Amino acid sequence: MQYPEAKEKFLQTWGTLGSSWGISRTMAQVHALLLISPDPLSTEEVMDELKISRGNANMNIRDLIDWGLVFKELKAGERKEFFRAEKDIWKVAKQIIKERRKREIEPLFSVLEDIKQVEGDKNNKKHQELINAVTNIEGVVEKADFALEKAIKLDENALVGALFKLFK
Amino acid sequence: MQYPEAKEKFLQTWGTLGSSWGISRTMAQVHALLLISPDPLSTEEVMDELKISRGNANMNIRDLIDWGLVFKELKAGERKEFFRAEKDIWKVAKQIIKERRKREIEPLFSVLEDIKQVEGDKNNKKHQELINAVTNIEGVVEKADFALEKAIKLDENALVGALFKLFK
DNA sequence: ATAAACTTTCAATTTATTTTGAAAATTCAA
DNA sequence: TTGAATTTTCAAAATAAATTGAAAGTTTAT
Repeated sequence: MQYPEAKEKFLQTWGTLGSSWGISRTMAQVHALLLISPDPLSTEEVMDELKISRGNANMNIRDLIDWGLVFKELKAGERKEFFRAEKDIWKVAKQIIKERRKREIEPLFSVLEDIKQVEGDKNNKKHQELINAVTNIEGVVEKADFALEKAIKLDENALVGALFKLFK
Repeated sequence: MQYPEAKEKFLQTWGTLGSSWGISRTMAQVHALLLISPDPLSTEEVMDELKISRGNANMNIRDLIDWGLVFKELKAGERKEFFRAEKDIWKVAKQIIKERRKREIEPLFSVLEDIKQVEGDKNNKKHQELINAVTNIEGVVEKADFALEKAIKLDENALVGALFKLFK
């Protein structure tokens, strides 16, 4: 396999992975492209490489910036903006965890707390089962949240080392 | 808030959460419905509750069974099938992790290994950056995979207890 | 064997999501 | 200022994903 095919395969794979985790295929591909670019790319270069429109490229780059995975780069003497991705994959993973925690876990909790306030007959089986489910979910999410919060505070190798000792 | 509204909110919330994690909204809602049902439900009951067609209900129930989250239940004297969901949310979480590991991590590895075999000039910056990205991803995924594998072998409380000691 | 009860399949349709491209807005050098 | 370069927006179009419903398939009681 030569470089162009390998690159294509990588863009494909990252795009597919993204979409099975609720991230749009194109956004994941823009990210993949920046991940393997030695130098920052302009919007035009992203458009050309991925054969996407200007609007699409712009929106996905902005979203990646909002996710904290891509950064704007200034280039001396150039008017246009360039973009580079964080290349340290552990940092990327931590950042994604951090963002998803913020975007999803907090709102989820608030809705679940809300649902638990359901009024009515506490002895009704349906009520009980609903409250039971919501309470259980809160418990698991709370613990997962705790674990992830700790995990992102540790270095990659320290984390794995600690886990290894723990589970040996 | 009365029961019907609380239930609706729960189905909504679980559906939305699912779709932001790459699981179809309806599949997540069928799961949510079974999670809060004191008794197993038939396909008809699922259709009625969620206002979906027979084909849709059938397919999503099958998928949930494939994911190991829902089970077929036989009811004495009844011809039709009933379905119940695993109610222990920690077991649900473990099962989802187990399935995603199997469905995604293994195939991902095999593609990444493939890409690393790219032929050509090892000193070319683009080659290097591609191989670097792929190698780094493999490293992080390998470690996450290890951690998850261990995590699903432990009891919920044991896991959190151990983590707590570890990070105190 | 028959037929009613029930489940599965899948082409056609509907709905949701993504993408485009051109206009509007912004930035900046002269 | 002006206007060229660049970025952003967003309604319309294209594409992808989910859904329907009816026909085909299967199971089971008689």
